[in-house]
Amino acid sequence: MQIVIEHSRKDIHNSDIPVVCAACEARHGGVCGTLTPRQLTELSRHAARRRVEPGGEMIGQGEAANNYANIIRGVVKLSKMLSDGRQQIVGLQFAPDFMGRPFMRESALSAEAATDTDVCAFPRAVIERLVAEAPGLEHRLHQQALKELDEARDWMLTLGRKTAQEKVASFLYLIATHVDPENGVAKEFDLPLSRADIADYLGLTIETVSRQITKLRKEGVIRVDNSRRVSVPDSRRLMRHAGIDC
Amino acid sequence: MQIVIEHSRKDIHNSDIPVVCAACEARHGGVCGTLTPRQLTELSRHAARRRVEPGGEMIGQGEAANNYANIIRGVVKLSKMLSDGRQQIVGLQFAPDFMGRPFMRESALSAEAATDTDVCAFPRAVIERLVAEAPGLEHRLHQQALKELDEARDWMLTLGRKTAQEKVASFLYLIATHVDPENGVAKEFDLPLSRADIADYLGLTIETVSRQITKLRKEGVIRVDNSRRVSVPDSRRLMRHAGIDC
DNA sequence: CGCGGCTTTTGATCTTGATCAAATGATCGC
DNA sequence: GCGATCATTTGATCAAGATCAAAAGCCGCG
Repeated sequence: MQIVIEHSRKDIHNSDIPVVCAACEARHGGVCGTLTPRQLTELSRHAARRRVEPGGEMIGQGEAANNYANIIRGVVKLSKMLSDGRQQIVGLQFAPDFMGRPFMRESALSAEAATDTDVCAFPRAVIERLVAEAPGLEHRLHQQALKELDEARDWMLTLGRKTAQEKVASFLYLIATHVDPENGVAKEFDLPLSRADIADYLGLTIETVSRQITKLRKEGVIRVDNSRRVSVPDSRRLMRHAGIDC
Repeated sequence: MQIVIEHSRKDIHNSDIPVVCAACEARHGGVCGTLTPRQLTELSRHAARRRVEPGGEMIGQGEAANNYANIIRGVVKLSKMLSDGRQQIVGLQFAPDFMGRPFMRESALSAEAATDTDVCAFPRAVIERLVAEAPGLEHRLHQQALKELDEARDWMLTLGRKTAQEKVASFLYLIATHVDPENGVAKEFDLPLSRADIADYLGLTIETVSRQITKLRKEGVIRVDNSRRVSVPDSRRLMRHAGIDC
């Protein structure tokens, strides 16, 4: 009994938590939040911080996925490719999302950094061992899978039924709501994706994306400082252009 | 100790399993497979078989989702709608899939029977109670969520980057591989969806779907006996038309 | 500064799939 | 079996977005 109390006190004072973790931005948001100090130590012993440059491939389609990771900073594109090179981005992961595929040996997607990205990576065996002993961890992973499923289905509606204009507005709205998720819709932000990436996310061509951005700018829905920096004076108006009822 | 042995013997002989469950086609495939006889009894006391006709709405977009269900027979469409009526089917569920959204009070989708469908429905409170006590159950639900996520992402590639021809071929291939999942690709089958539904699944119009089916028929990739019944002499050829490398 | 290699924008034209319209085919009640 | 109704196919035209082409910006670097 005394040991239990001792443990919980240590948890509160963080004295048992590995130094790297105590300072980690994803400490509470990622998978780590549900772990005990003991488990966190176990995980951190096999974990490694890595920095990835924009365009850096983290895992290729069809490759063995032996690593899992928490995104500490940056945006990662998940994409699928047809044999003739046509590409579709099927998901964007923002910090502090967890990346990786529990209980599956090979990836059907490729993951590539869109921006400068920091991840905390660890081998699949470790996370699977922890899942077996920590009941809350699988719940956390399950919740993230459901969140990603919702996002994927929202995007299917965008891909299948929206016009080019609505698609581009939907993308801008998505970014505005994700750059700083705590603070609602950002008024001004940098696009983490190039025009080519945006096109691959929206199922359009670069030219169409560019034209629609120009159109939104001319209509005063957005302001474009340079090709990456965008401001949104009225997020409601952007939503309406995105076909989102508000 | 004796009690445990007694229980496992009863399980083997099914004597503790509710009559409805013992005869249930989804007994092993759905959520039920991981439950103990005791839990199965608990679940079945609150469960009700329901038959739903094609077009019957099971849960509307934005409604409270107070029921969960196993699909015993049939195909269910999950769809999303824009405020102006444009619709996108974002998933098809085949028996013995589990339907419902753990830990979320309201549905962002509507679920509607595509064919004659039998479900075994039970209140959300019961399943959530069982999840808390049966560790294997959440794992099963997690696996299904990941499977649906994979399917959603595959379909995003189809929606965003494939031609109308490839989309229709992809749909036919999907159905061929799902009508009788045990036996690989079916050579002949009934389409569970109308042309309008297929269009809503593929992000196309009814007319385009019809024209592409006609085209595939004229090219000898498929045979069409009546509008619902299709045969596929060479599944590899269908795959190639679907843009799937094989 | 000015050059070479990028990404992005803009322009002209073409193609795919949408739209509008009508004919054909299936199904059901009577 | 016979209309009525609904689903599907087929046809003619249109338009959104793709494609092809070139110009304009935007660096980093000598």
